[in-house]
Amino acid sequence: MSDHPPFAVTVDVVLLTIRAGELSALVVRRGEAPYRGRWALPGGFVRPDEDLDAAAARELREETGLRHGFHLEQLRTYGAPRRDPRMRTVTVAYLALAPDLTSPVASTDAAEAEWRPVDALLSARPGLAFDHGRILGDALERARAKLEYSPLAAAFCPEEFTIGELRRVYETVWGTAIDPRNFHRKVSKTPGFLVPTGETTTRDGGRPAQLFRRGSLDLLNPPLTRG
Amino acid sequence: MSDHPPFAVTVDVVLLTIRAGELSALVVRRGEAPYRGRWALPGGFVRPDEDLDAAAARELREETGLRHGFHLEQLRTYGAPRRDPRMRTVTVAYLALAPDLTSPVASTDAAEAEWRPVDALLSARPGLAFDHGRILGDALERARAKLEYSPLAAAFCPEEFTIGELRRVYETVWGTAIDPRNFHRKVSKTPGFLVPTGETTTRDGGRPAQLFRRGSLDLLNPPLTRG
DNA sequence: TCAAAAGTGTTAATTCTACACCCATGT
DNA sequence: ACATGGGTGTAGAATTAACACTTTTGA
Repeated sequence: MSDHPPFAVTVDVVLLTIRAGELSALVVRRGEAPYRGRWALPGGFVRPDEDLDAAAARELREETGLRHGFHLEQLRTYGAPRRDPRMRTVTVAYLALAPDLTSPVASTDAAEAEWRPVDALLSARPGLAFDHGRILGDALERARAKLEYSPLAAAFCPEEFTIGELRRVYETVWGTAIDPRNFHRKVSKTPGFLVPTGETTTRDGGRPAQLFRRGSLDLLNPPLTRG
Repeated sequence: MSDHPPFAVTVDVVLLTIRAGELSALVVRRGEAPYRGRWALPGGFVRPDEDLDAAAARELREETGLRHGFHLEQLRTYGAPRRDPRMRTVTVAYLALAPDLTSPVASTDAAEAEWRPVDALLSARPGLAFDHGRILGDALERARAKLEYSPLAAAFCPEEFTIGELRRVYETVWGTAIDPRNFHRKVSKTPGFLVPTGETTTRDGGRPAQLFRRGSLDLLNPPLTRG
């Protein structure tokens, strides 16, 4: 009880978005051993004076330039003794959801980061570096589960979005079809979920659709420090 | 990205049970500074060659003698820079649920461990040592939420239990009254939840009640390593 | 015989689900 | 005009909630 062996502590971020109708994750190509050339989750060491949530937000910012408009939550911590062959490392994994970032892909980090469909990443052989395949699988499971009971899906949408766009998020993440009429009724009747902007758009074709913003009383960017 | 400052990594366990009609947690009295004399969650350092789940199970065993019949899951990881004034420590918190352990309270550990009602622990001033008050609060929230959509409540019951006893678990954890008739129908019609033993008991008074065991296809002791 | 808890039946309110139908735009 | 997606109405199914009522024990 008196020895405290040193560990390296890292954060890894599973950043999910929807691109071209596919649920995709941001991955980086590893340039050095181990797992050289394989895809890995973006992440890095927690700094000496940095909280875990702050470290995850920093990694996300370094890879994408994102400073706000995303959802970030702690997922789970992984610490199997030999998960990193170089040293004893414990990683705190985070789940992040963001809209399709076609504009601000400006990565300040040197590593080449790319979007890949989650399905492809999970089924590819060889898989992701380290235990990142399992982390990605857990993140996918969490994301799917949370859509059911939280207004989280709107985190995948741009600032202003239509109900049809929001529905396509659910359909993409779950891989199922949803009745557009019932979905419309359900979300538009949930108080505080959607805030109408008063504007309309025809970008999805057909009759003009109302534009909404995420409700302010939701779970997006929940207090990172809950006092 | 090339420095990896050393961290101490610990596990802390929130072990909940129901004693005398109150939701209670196992806490230990701290014998040394910091927070000398205050209640803390049982926990300790992760060993150099030990997985996180294994460390949590070991701590639980050392404090209670429990080897099986409990539920154990990772809760969340806490790593604020100055959460332990002695050194930079990251703790992986676990949530454990167990039946009332009147018999096997045999602690192999030296620290004096006691059961305390969760309400009292959360409202007492001064509160728990370190950030353990917040951890306990998060654990309570998780436990309440999981009762809603998982068969977890049975983890608080002894090996054989009646439906009324199971109902009292929900009523204690949530602090609400539940209609006994509807509750009976609901749980007895959920396939795989309860396994009838064929025995009955009158220990709760009134008409004899059927005894059940936890269904085997449930979430208790889920695979600690999910392959 | 009475209190207490187990267990069943019934009904009304509510919530899902499927689908008919109309609306307002671009082409 | 017509295809396309947006949006409303409605009827039946399924689920929930409230509560009357019977059963089987201990005291």
